[in-house]
Amino acid sequence: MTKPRLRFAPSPTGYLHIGGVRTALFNWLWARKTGGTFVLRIEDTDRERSTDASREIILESLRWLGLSWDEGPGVGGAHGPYMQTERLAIYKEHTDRLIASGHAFRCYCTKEELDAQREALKKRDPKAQFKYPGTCRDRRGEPDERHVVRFKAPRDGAVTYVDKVFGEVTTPNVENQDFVIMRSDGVPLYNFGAVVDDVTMGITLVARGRDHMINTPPQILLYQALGAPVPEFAHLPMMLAPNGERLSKRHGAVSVTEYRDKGYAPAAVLNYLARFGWSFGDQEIFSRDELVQAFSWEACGRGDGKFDDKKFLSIDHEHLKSERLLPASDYAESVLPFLAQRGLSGVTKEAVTRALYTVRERARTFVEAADMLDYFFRDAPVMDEKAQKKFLVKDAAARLRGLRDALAGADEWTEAALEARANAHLEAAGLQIKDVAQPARVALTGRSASPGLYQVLFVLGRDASLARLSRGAEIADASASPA
RNA sequence: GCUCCCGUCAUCUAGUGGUCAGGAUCUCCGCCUUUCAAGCGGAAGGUAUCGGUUCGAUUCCGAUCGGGAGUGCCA
Repeated sequence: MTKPRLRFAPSPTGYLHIGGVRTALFNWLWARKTGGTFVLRIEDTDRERSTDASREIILESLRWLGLSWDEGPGVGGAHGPYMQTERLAIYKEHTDRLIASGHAFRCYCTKEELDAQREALKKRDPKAQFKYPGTCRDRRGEPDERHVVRFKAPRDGAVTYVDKVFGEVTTPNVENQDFVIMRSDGVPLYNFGAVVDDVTMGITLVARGRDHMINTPPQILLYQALGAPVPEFAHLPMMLAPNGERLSKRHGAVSVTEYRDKGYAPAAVLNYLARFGWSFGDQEIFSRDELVQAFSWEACGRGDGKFDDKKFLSIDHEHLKSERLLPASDYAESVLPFLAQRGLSGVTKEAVTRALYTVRERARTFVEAADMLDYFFRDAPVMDEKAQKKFLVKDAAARLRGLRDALAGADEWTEAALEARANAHLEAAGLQIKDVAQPARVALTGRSASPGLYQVLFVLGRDASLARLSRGAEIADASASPA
């Protein structure tokens, strides 16, 4: 069996949509699993909306996710160019072939004429479906006047194909229209450009969203007319917004870059997207490699689904918790930019790595991690006003000083030693841990919620810890007396 | 209207002609605990409806209802 060739073919008309990522992912997974080739092609034939900037955003997003392409922009390949607007000569050639073989014809009807007819019909019968009347279909002369090229679509028979996800699909040809394949300016339309590219790029499996399922029969007709082998098809169920509508910016974050900025781990993004419309028994959490291993088209579902932000978040949390899925070193690296955003740009990766274990179970995103790590890297913690008011009160001062003095005498600054030291002191002083824990926590971290006290003390180190306890005591002294 | 596609807890899903219909997220309760998490234990929650086939249907078939895609010189 020859190795499959798959492709992802986004239009550079905006950011990379999360649904697009899922399509790219499934193609990529199959290519990687089978040792096949993953081609990236840019479908920029909509010149009104396509921009270089959005093409770059798409490439950057795919790189961030680790969805590497074997052929395409930036890496080249034997089937280039990989931008449709650079392939115009190829489409022209194929158009000529179709005309020569009688599968296509020049049509001189103007858009205005056709629109007028469409409108007129709508007026007469609002429910009727307008169809190109075939004006130029059997025309004899083909002058070099402005024209489009239409496909001479068969009206009898049917197109049947076996979808790798949906199974056998049959569509009768009776309703076919002689659809336009080439605009009057020589730029191909989607169905034609995609087919010509897939043929000339040797694509063997076309996997895309279910919204393209409607395009498959006419495309198969095109393959046949071109005398090209018809590839396999796999359609993926739609990912809809929570309310069942098409997922768009109206429903919150839908571009990958937004999730990157929210501090999601790329592998977690892939994990969530993979489990959407695909399953592997009861397993929910996968590394990138595990996805490659486990993926199959047979295990893809057919029903559309609704995007769930909560579940997405929890998948990200699972990844951040797991050393296996996200080694501390990579984690630390990823948190750095988010610390920098908080004005903590001098922090080293090593320092973050040392402190990381304190937030590992808690942070759901890198943004949260940066927030939870924040106080380790400041000279003094940023005091939460409410926490300070509640816990750094008058009678906390003495307790903080007592704890400070007890800890100051510790021979070694380890969690166990500190805990033992503190316990001994508390017992001697007739206090309970709860009497000092919250004031100490606020003094050390500026917050009422934090990792375990001894973890915080340990990571902070002796000098910083003692200084913060002292400072906390001063703040407590200065606090207004309880009314 | 027509063509095509879909329908298991709120959500993502597993599964089977006979199961207590399983897991995960969310929610709720409890345990643990110096806080917040994490962890552990428990609860609630589903086969869209109606017919048929069958000894037996969530599973097979049909209809209905519901949802989606398209009906462009957009992709």
